Amino acid sequence: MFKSVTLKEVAAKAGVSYQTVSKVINNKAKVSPETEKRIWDAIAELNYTPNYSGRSLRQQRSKTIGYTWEPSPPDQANPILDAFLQNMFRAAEEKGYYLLCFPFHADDARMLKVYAQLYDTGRVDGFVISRMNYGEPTVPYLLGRRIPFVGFGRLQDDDTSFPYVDVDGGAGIAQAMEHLVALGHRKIAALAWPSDSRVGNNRLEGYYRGLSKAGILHRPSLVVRGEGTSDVGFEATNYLLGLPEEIRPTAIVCMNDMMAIGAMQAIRQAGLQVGRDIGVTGFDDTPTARYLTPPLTSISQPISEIGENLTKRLIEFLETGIFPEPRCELVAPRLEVRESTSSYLPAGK
Amino acid sequence: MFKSVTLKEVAAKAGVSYQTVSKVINNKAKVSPETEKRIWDAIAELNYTPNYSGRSLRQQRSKTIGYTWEPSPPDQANPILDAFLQNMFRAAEEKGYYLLCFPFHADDARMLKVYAQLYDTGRVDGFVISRMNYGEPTVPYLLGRRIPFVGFGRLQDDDTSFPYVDVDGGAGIAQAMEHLVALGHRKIAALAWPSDSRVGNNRLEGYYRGLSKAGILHRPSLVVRGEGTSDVGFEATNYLLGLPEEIRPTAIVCMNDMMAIGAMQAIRQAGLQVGRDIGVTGFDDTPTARYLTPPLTSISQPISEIGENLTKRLIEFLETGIFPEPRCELVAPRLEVRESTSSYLPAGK
DNA sequence: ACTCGTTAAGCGAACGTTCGCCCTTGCCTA
DNA sequence: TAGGCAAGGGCGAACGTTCGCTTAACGAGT
Repeated sequence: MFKSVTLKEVAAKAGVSYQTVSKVINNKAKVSPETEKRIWDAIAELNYTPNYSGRSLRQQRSKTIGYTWEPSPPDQANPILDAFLQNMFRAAEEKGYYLLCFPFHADDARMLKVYAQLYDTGRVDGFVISRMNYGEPTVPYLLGRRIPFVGFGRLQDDDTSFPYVDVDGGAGIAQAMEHLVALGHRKIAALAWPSDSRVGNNRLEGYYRGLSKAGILHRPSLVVRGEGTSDVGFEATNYLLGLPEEIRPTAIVCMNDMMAIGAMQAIRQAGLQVGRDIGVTGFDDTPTARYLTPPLTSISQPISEIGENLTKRLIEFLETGIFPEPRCELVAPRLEVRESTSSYLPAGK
Repeated sequence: MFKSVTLKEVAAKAGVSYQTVSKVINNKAKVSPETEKRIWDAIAELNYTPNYSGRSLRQQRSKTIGYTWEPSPPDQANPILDAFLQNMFRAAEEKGYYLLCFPFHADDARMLKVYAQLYDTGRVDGFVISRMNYGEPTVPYLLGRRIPFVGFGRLQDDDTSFPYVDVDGGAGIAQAMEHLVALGHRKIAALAWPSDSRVGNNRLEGYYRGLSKAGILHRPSLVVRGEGTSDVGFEATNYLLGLPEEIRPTAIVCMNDMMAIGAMQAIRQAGLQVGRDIGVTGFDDTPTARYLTPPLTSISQPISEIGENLTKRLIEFLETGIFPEPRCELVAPRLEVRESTSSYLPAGK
């Protein structure tokens, strides 16, 4: 910070007191039109910009929102990060807010300390948090300290203890199931996540819902659980392909695209053709999905709207003290149908 | 901001003046060990955290770095964003700095206004900029206003007018060329970017260097230019495959992974096998690359080191007023060899 | 002619720091 | 014994705002 025009200089030029200039800027002023014009002219001429620290010291608010997220492993891009961030700070800027990004720490205690630090020093007015595991300590901590925040995701299906926006993963998978059933599939397997994943369970629930809606009875051997990686997808699919023919699945619903990628590899290696012989669906609609061979049917989340929505709600709260209704919102994802399912030839043999 | 413990409260508890507390915290103090202990105890007991606005108002610095970037199109993930950001704010935090992210605007004038605003209000002390097109107005603007910044990338090959770190794209492509030549390729094509792309030209230069090093003479028809999309890659490859056999390429070097993906599709559609019949290389080593069929040989950039490096250099400047040498740094990318080249069978017929 | 209300603008204070200078005390040295 | 110096700590001021209260001037109503 080299130069810096202050209120006083503007005031001197306009021939008024500096407090009056302040009033004009925040239009809380009863000022004659002529003086007001003089002041605005002086502001323009000197190219005055209100000092952020001064302002925020006086107002006791930083007009800044904090956000951190868990870094994705090097072999896996975060498919939503860019859009999510962009939409958050775009929405924030409209209200004069900005987004402060800070490091993620795997150690919970350390992470909480960072949250506390950022808030207690007054660097941020509130947070957006997107990490929602079962034992996640951040939510109760912020809640307990009455630190404002909104969540991308929830901790329990029927959670109402804090404001959030979440994707209805179950509804997404249910859509995929409906699609598969319509194509004629009856033996549908699921590649699921470990049962300690809330998001995973939520999505899997859509699988069960899809089965019962189609009147298909559930076979436990058709649900395989594991980490959401392509390796797990690969192994699990090999297992499924080795099942006796009468229960061997003709379609595999995966809880994310990575598993679907692994599944596709396994199917191909078994000499079968993805899509035509066995349908595969993913979840996330990673940009990669459409470039796979064949292009992968997947479920895409309305990230942009969520980012904007969350930000606006948080700011609304910061300014007024009340969260706009509904406090908790569930948005539906959309099924993107591609060749990995659409090219199915039932009873191919 | 609800509660807020101040210096004065700490001072009252420790029985000293509040300025003394400040001195102890910034350890500029000549204080007896006992008083110092009393002060630290009081700080711990009250859980005091220095107020950010007060501090930054007094010191006239925000300890904040600004960063914006061009959003990537929805069908394309930004492969480096996550790692780049993470490493930037991790490095920043170590020095007590944070990263402020703000919206990108395609309109240059508007974008510059945002830069100016952020700096003039004192919200940030400096910037990291990563958008480096030929006509890029940001660099000269910041330079002219003497606003501190570092660049990820440069505007000209021999640029020294501002501090930056850049990837030596030419060296990367040259590595790929060497690899292909070693496999026995002699007819090597390049899918290049429009000639108004500095980054593209820099990379392409590595292609020419590779050719001449191997003593292969350059055929203009083997260099096809276009946007770095898979569609362009697809079309361009179809054209290449239609060339008369004596000049038809046995390997295609692409300036990014997207083009390589398109190239692979075209090759496959032509009934040829990627890797065995025609080698393909990409650039960026997107996480996708290893999951393609076959896995794509690509060039990976050391993003983490760059993010950390840039941040440290900028902060160093902000604190001392001098940029650490060397002001401009070029880092070499690394070739990741995968099946899209390694399975080549020369003279397959 | 006196009060009253309105309009236009000024003034002091406060937000929480840090900075530089000054004061006091005690001790050492010439 | 006067002078000096170092250690330990206090004090006023300033950074740039905004907030709430006061003041001055003026016209209208009784």
